[in-house]
Amino acid sequence: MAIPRAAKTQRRTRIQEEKEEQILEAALDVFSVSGFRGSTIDQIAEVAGMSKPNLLYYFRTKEAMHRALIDRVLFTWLEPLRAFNAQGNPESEIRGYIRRKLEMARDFPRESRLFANEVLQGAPHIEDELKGPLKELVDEKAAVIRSWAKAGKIVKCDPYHLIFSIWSTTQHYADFDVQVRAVLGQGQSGEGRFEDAARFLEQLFVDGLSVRTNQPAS
Amino acid sequence: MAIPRAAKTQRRTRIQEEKEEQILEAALDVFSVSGFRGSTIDQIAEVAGMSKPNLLYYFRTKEAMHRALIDRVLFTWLEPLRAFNAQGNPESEIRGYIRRKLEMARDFPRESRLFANEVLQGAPHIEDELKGPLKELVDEKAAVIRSWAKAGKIVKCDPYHLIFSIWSTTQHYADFDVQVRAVLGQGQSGEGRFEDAARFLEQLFVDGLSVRTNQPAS
DNA sequence: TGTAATGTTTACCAGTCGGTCAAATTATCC
DNA sequence: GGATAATTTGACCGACTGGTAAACATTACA
Repeated sequence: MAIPRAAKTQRRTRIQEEKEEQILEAALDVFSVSGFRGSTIDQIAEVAGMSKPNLLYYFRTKEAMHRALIDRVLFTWLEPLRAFNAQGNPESEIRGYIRRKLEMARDFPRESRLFANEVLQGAPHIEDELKGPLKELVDEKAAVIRSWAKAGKIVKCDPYHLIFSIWSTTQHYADFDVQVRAVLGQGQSGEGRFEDAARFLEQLFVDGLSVRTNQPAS
Repeated sequence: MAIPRAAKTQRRTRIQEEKEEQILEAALDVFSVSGFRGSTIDQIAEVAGMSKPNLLYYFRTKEAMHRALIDRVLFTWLEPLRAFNAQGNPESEIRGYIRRKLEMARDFPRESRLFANEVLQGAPHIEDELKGPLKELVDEKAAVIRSWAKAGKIVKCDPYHLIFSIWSTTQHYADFDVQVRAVLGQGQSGEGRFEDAARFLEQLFVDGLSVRTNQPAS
């Protein structure tokens, strides 16, 4: 008599590790394009190269798959913001944060779109994460930015909207990739485009936030 | 014998005008939240307060509804960029563009999300619009911005990425509204939040783009 | 007011959806 | 190698999907 579900076993077998990996990889492919409602288990099963009941052997429901995916991706996704260092130099910290976020948009566009789809559709599955861990992390980093502004190291500005603007400008290149490509044309794609975006954004934020020498902060 | 479909008639009746309006309004509600694949005709019919076959009397297919909606919304959506004036003063033009885009994000969030959903999912229904009218308009305005930079009126920067960054930062407040609200907390919503965002973005872009007096452009 | 055109609804269809079941197959371990 | 647990599959289910047919109701207009 088989144990009802893989999840019930104490130790995960090699096969379980492999298949769950395989499934989540396929699920990321599908969910990131079509969102939760727009995706079907059949699609994911086909991408994963296994039958639907087999897939449902590892994840009981579509929701369970989606949740496992979100949980796995969320931690990594917040890494750049977590790396934001209060002791560091404001200009290089902001520059570094932009670059790391931009690299993630380039290297993990599916992860970005997964969240974008979810938030766009009202975040029905990740509301708790947004109001909990995410908000706490942002609050913490916002305090850092505010202290920099108070100390005259950067111009006075709303730290929350600063963070929003860095999120939106960088993730734009993952989430709206089709549009960006349509507007820029075939000409330059890939690395060239990435460097242009990085140069522009660093210029925008560094110049836009530095204290102007002809209008001293003090 | 009834004429097959309303679309076939030469003159639109009063009822047609009203019902089509009613349907597109409901369709905007639904499509903007769930995207094309994730939305169902039944949902739209319920929101519109009419039976599914009645709805299908005015729009033959789900696709037709979606297309009609996109066509109607696209023109309005590009209005702020079209208003961008080559003869105007660079600073006030950019400031005005940001404010208009932000107003649209506030007043027409559903329209913003409709496009966001569509582009995010690979723009399967609006690829032509992106590569055609949109690209042309952006090319035109990019040329204006480039001429300003050449004339030393603003700092030298990539005009395309400038436009992308204004799009992303402003539309963020419509598309990622749930996240913005979760992070900012209940405290200030509505008008206060809007003014904070406007102040921050105008500061960011105006200071970030102005030619620094201690590093003259010439 | 009559009648033809327009508008609305009920009942229905075939295909797809998320998910179950039991039987068959494969891996594991003594 | 055999018993036992883990894995995989085909057949299937009821609910929902986009869309149709045809009868019925309403409107516009001569």
